Amino acid sequence: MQEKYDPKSIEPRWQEHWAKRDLFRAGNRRDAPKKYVLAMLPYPSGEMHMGHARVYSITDVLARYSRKRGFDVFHPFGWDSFGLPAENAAIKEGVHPAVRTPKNIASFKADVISLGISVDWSTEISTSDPEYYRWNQWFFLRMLERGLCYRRRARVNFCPSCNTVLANEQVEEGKCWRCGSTVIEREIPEWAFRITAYADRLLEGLNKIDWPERVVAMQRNWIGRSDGLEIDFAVSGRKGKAFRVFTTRADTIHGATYVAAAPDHPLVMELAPEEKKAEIAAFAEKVRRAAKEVGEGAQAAEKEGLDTGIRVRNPFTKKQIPVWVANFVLSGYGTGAVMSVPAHDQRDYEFAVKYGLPIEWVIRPADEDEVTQAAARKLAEQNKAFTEYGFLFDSGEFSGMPSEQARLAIAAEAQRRGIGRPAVNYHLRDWGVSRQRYWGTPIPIIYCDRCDPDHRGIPVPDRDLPVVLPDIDVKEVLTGKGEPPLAKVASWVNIKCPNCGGPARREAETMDTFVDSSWYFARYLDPHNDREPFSRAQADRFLPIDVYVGGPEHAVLHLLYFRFWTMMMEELGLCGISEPAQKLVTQGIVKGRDGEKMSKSKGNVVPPREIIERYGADTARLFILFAAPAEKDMDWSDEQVEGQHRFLGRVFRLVQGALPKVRDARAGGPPDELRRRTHKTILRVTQQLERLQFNTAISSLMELSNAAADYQGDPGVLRECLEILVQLLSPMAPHIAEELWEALGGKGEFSLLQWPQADPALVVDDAYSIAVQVNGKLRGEVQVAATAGEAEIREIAAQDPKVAGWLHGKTVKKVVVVPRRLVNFVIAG
RNA sequence: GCGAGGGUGGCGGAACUGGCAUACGCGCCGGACUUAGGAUCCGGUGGGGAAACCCGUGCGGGUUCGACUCCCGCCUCUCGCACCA
Repeated sequence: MQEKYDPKSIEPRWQEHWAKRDLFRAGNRRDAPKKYVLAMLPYPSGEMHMGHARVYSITDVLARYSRKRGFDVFHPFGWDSFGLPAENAAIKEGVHPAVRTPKNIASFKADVISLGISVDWSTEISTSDPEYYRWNQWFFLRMLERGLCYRRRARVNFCPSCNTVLANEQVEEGKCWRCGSTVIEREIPEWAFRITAYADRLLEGLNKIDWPERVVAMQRNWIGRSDGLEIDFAVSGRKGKAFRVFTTRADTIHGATYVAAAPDHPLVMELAPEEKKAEIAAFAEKVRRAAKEVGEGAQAAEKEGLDTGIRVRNPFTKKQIPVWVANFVLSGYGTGAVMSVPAHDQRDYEFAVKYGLPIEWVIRPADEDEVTQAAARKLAEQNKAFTEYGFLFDSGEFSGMPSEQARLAIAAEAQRRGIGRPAVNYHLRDWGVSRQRYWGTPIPIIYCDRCDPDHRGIPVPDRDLPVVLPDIDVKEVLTGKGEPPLAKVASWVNIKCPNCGGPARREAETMDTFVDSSWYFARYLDPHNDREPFSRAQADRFLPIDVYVGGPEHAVLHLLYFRFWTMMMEELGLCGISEPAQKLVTQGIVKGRDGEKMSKSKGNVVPPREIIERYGADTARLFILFAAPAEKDMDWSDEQVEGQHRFLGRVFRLVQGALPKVRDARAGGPPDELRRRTHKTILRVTQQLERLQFNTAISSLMELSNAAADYQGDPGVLRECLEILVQLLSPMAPHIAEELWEALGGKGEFSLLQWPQADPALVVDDAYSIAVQVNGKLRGEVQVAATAGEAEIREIAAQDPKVAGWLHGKTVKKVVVVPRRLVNFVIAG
């Protein structure tokens, strides 16, 4: 054993040992239950940052702990190696992504290894490898066959700086999620996945998985299912024409005093009086421009609108009401038109007030007695709509009904009259996957003018997969401007049509890289399979992921696509699960010394490399795990890092100092206090690791180590304590644990050695110290035998001199005895 | 506005299903060893008070023998969504 704790020599030694023996390969324990622990796929930047270190520290503790608990643990690793950063770097520096990426991977991988993460590297994958992305193409074709993938002309979000289309989810407050440029709108054809077909399944699945409430709520919100009624408002004087609106509040229909349509609603221009058309067109243009500026989804400006001159009839009141166009009505949601009920919708209310449109009150709160327009108008004095459910009035035959009931009754009536039908809307949109970039999966489609004149797209036959990215001259092709880069590679784009043999062109666009990360977790199971994405047998053995760890920033992007993809794979018969990850852990962000999120732009990053270099991987891991609970944000603290390093130093010296005494001792001995504490610590740490409470697990180990340092008794007891301490520490600080285990002369392959078990006889005490309260205030503490009954405990407590003083001369009204906890005397006065 | 999660010493944070608030670590104070110590070890450390004691988990109420924990009403912070009809 070394004299001094020197992680620099200890850590590489054990890392080599693990690699040489291939100890972390999954599948070696076929008869054991499996455990699939996974960290989210990283983009391979050249250096691992603290956020990564945090994720991997967490998954590694779980992996190492589970291995010792006898599980067949699968803890794979890979690279999200396609994507914009590599391509942008290529544009800037002229280095081909295919050249740079492997270097970055090698460097990042070295960091992961130096952190001591116990990965099964035999299944490592890179998404930019044709061996991987050919299956993206395969999935694309399968979805095409099933109508889950289709070509659409869509108004899309376009980032002028990245020169690419963005998915809805990639637009944040009108800005590109990646570069922050203002997103503009463009209409171009694109390929899309019909994720909306799975909206309800995605919603229902949320009930069966153990994910943070926050993420579940975000997904629910994002899917945004809304149940309502579509109803037609017939256009006056134009037989057969009607504005169809969507509403969730059919009960308020008698209060609908106008219809508001999106400015680009097709019926508006068709039906508006000639003299209005120019004005309407101008308004629509203005709204479109404003939308671009503010960005879709951002806080809208003042509500604005314009009377179109069109008149429709409220199907229930039969009154003639105007149709307005309004900037707050979205053409992409519902029917693109709404019935406006200013009395009972805040938005409609504001609009009505601004433009002097009538406000008809038809719902009153349950507790109001008078069923009059005047009484309800009191609400108007508060200057807001009454948007809650209540009771109907001035609503014909429906008056008096509660809202819930009226909704259904009015819907039924509308249906009977053939002017309405139940409808469901979702906020969720289909997933546009076309990207005008080079560094991604080529879309396996061919366009042929002769046999496919409409350019609907001819699928590349399976036998021709993969469609491999052509090698390119970076400077010529990756200019960051103009048409998609692949379109410039004539030798690649121009091919023969697989149908007619005539001249044809390949689809020059590539897939969104979120495709790559949607199913990688399954490819890990069978990464070199060239007949199918992965084998069913492997899927049945290892899926789903038991614990999935990553940042909460992926709550609606990756984590929704990945669930969708799994459902699709289940339908294809590739796996028997519909949810990819049973448990999700979203770890908090790591803040820098300044309390701000670590980021290059703020210049406050502390690279893990630096910490590992200076203190070793074990210290880095321990600090990361100790500083805060896994799900919470954590603050960087140089002092705390030192503290963890000191702790490891103390443990090292503890074992070193004890060695002469314990070397020849046999673990065990009398059931003294240290021995009991040791066994209780096994229970505690085990429970804490099961609950992912790494910070308290470490503090329990500190307590045990402190107790061991003070111990002067039996060498066998001390030996057992040290062995167990080292075992319990090993998932968190594996290198020093190996080293100390070796020093103690421990036998066996340590990282596969069984987790210690507490001796039940040693975890129950024969005497307890319990608190004594008088009227709920702590007044003393007494020792009580474990066998003592309530009466005896009460007696002992009352005799405690301090307590006796408080009880003297008082009447004890009541005594509460909580075994093992406390005694409370309730006295009068 | 809607949704989720927080508010406990100087700091990070403990406290299982209501039962000794502040475990563990950091920092700070004092001491030991030392030429020296930013190494290591020992002791102390919520506030007030000489003490007995009193007060203390964002604020105000409530339930209870007993509340950081449960209930009601607020304040405040962080994150996400936000004209979704």
